[in-house]
Amino acid sequence: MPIRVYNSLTQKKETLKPLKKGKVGMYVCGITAYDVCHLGHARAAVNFDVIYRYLRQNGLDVTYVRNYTDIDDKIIKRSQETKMPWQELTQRYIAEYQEDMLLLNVLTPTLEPKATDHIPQMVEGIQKLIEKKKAYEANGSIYYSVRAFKDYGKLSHKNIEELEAGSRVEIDETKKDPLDFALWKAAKPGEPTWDSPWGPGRPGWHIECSAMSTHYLGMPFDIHGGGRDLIFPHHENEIAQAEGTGSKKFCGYFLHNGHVNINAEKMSKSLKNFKTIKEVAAEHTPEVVRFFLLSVHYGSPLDYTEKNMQDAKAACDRIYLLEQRLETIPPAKKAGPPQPKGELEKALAKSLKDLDKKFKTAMDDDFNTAAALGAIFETVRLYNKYLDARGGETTPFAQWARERWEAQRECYHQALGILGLKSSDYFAQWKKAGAQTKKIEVAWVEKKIKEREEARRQKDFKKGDVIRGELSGCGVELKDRPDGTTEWHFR
RNA sequence: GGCGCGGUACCCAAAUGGGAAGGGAGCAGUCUGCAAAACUGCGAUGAGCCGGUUCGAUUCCGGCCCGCGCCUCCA
Repeated sequence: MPIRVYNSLTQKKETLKPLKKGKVGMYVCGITAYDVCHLGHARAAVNFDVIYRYLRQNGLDVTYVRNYTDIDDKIIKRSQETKMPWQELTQRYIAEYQEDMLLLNVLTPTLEPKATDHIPQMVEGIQKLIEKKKAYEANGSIYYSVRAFKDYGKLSHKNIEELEAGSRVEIDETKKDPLDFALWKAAKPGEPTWDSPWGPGRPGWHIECSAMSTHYLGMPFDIHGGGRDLIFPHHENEIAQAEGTGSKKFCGYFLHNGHVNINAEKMSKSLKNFKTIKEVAAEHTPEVVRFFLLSVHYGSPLDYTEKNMQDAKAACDRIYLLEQRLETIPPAKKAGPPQPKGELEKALAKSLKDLDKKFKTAMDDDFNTAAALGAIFETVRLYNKYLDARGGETTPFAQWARERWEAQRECYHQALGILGLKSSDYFAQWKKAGAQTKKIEVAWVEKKIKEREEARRQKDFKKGDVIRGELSGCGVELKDRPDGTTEWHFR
């Protein structure tokens, strides 16, 4: 089954055809390392992580490059404000980002190049553009001559005349045309600089990505990704830079993820309406954060609200609660044949069988994680239904079904990066998070539960219920098991 | 103003030219000492509005309204 992707370049869903059989080159714009990252950055990282994972699961040899921008205006500004050398600043936030990625179970890309390690490649690229009359020098800076590139606007589907008409670009006298953008910025006092044929200076923002992507992946390469907000001007300019030097195509498929909104507005640093990855993960657990990010198609906007996070938790709980039930079924010594008997077993066996197909169909269709999760829940319901009816006894079918489910779950885990925890670990994450946000000691809860158990043993149900009420008021939910023990979790 | 994306039940959210998955919330029930969880049942005769194409449209086309994003740094 072919994988189809929505290509921003053509604005259509297309079959993904790798340039080299069995291999995919993918470049995704990473972060500018000058501050901590928020949920919006997490979304981009997680979405492309899923794409990376899924392509690999389909046997493709993916070279995944995700860069770090470690020199730009914001970095310089922040460095001056904080009196921290820019190298130290960027190193610090790259490290923070890597912690965030680890937290969210994002795989490390094949390569994570930094802009400042590729100045020669950028200089070389700029030189070529000058040779091709696509760029010019002005006061030690080099600008791209946008009008010299006839395909300018083909990604963002803008045309130059209209851009100019509605231009909000501030007039810069050194540029020949307001639309032109800097490839190389002449040194200013106190700023980090590199030598170049045009004197000391530093690269513009866009050149690093076309330089690094083509350096590592060649030209053309298969997939270029990033947030929607990068379509213009960043990716548009990358195309101009890469394709301006010749007739070769830059990249076949541009994939863009939607933004994370908060109160129906884009989450962003400048609006100060962001939640950092660490904040959200501490409050809602990394697993649920990731689940939340995958509960919607990657191209659509996603609203961060307390309600939506709770819904995501409830949904995610549902899967881990099933897991908890299944853990009581002893694993089979040998993987016997299913031999389903009765309607429920047959229905479950069929559902398990169909699920792989449904999952694949959903994922093949532009990585539709929302639909894939939907399919999983259909099976979860049938599984619970079967378990309710089964009684406690261990049958070969129950063991077969468990093994089958675990194997499938592992496959979905590989692709999505969620649903891979032991249920006890998942709920332990919640106890930790709940204890923090609700300011309740886990030990205190457990002491209360012991008191209640004692009361119940003495048939003092009234006292037991009082304790439960007390705990419930603190957001602690109890679940009495048949064996007399009590499981608990934060609501 | 230009370009792009979207408007599906109380909320979130998929698919689809033949009449709408899934999750949450709600109500009723089964189970449980009581709960919780789970399960069962109920819930859009209609998909922003209006036209058109079609035997048939939520799905295609056109218009309108509304929201969001980009056009300046941005995942």
